Amino acid sequence: MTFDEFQLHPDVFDGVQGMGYTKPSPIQEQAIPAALAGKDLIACAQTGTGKTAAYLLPVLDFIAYERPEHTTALILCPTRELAKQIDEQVEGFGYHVGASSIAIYGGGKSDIWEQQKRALTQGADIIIATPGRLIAHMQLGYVKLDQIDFLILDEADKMMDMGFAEDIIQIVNQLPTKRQTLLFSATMPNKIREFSKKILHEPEEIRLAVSKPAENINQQLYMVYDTNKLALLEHLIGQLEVQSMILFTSRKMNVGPIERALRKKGLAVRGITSDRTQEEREQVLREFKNKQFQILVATDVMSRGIDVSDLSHVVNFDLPRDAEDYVHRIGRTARAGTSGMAITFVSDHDQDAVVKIEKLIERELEKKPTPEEIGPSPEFDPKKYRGRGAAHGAKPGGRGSKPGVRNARPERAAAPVAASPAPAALGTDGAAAVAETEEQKRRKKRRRKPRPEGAAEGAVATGETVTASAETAGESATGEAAKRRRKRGGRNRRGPKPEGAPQSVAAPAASE
DNA sequence: AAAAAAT
Repeated sequence: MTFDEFQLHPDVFDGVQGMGYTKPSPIQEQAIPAALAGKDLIACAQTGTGKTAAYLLPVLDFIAYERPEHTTALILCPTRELAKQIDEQVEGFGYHVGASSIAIYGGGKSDIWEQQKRALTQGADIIIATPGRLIAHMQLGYVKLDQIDFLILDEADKMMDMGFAEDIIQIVNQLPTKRQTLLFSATMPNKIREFSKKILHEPEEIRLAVSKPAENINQQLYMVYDTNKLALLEHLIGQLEVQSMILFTSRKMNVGPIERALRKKGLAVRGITSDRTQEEREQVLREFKNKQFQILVATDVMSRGIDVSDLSHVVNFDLPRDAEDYVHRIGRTARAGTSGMAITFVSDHDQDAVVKIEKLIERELEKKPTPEEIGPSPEFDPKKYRGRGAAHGAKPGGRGSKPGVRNARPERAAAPVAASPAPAALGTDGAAAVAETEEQKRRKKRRRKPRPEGAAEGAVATGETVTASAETAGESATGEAAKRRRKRGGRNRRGPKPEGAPQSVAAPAASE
């Protein structure tokens, strides 16, 4: 399959080509036609599957044809860096459409707030936001979302985990019920299912074989005591040809010490956690993407969605809390068909997590012992070490009930280990229901809209391929695709966008 | 048992 089979607006197609995309990914193959047909969508898809383009292209297609003067799409996502990255993707794919976008997220200085306020007041075709900051702006009254055509929830499960359900409902209640909603989630637990019933209308469900990391990731597990992790890490870095590495740790407090220890060894390393200033976060990520340093030490703030090209290695300094996050973390490498290596440290106390991961990815992973020159190795024996990872919360023998383990720990340079108290996340339920049957009526009402002149001209460039492929697919140029378009035909059209339409206002491009 | 997200 090729992109021209979607019969996207020529300006959108140009954007696809400009971004170097040639072949639609599985999620794109399924989601794009459904979204173009005006359907709500609930899609199971991880990052790294081309998910962003899967929802951006239909939105851009809509903008290219309809040229609405109001904001067309609201995209909600869990982390600030992801919002920024999606905004950059809009710039790329939407370049020829001239679509404007704003990224709205917290953490910046007060001038950022003012900048966001100005941009929101002026309006943009697409708003990409983390929920908290958007609500803060919405409460001040200048955010105009009452006419949006698309609501997109990216990483919906992650947002639920982060307690955003109430925030999202609060936002959704300000949106028109006449809209198309696309929900993307890496997992589909009941929580998401229930939630989706509230905000989606007769969604088409798209399921891909998720939870399986790419085959071209070389996954390695090392059995290692906490106290030996740093030594093993340095040993491995010495052996491997590390071009670019992300090292994940589950605790913010580990980041600094690991960073310093590696720097002491002469490595080019920087750290990132939510505790750092937003300026620093963005600078670090930009420099890492630009290969200005070799190793990024990060918490799970980096585990989802962040796209770094040519990342050769991912190290899990400790196991993530949720098995899903393992897949997300290692999915940072081997992107876009390249290969990569994922090394995971397994200590004596977190072996249950390995079992969960293996169940999830339906594959057993080889466990390598700590090399002798580093120190003694824990054995892999999850029955023996069944520990606090156990789901039921009850610790069978109470604390310190792991015979032999503590004493078996060698005394080596201490690896950074720390615990910090965490506030409990808010439970969320009982939120207002939203859309209903009007949605259906509206879709039938939508009329077909003739192509704007610019589109016809633009079509010249790609016309041949479009027609050719349509024929191959056994449909004429006015066939299926046109029917789809008729269904989602135009409303609220007010002629072409003025020349000075705002171009991505708030976010300076990361890769210049 | 953590992290993230509005201030």
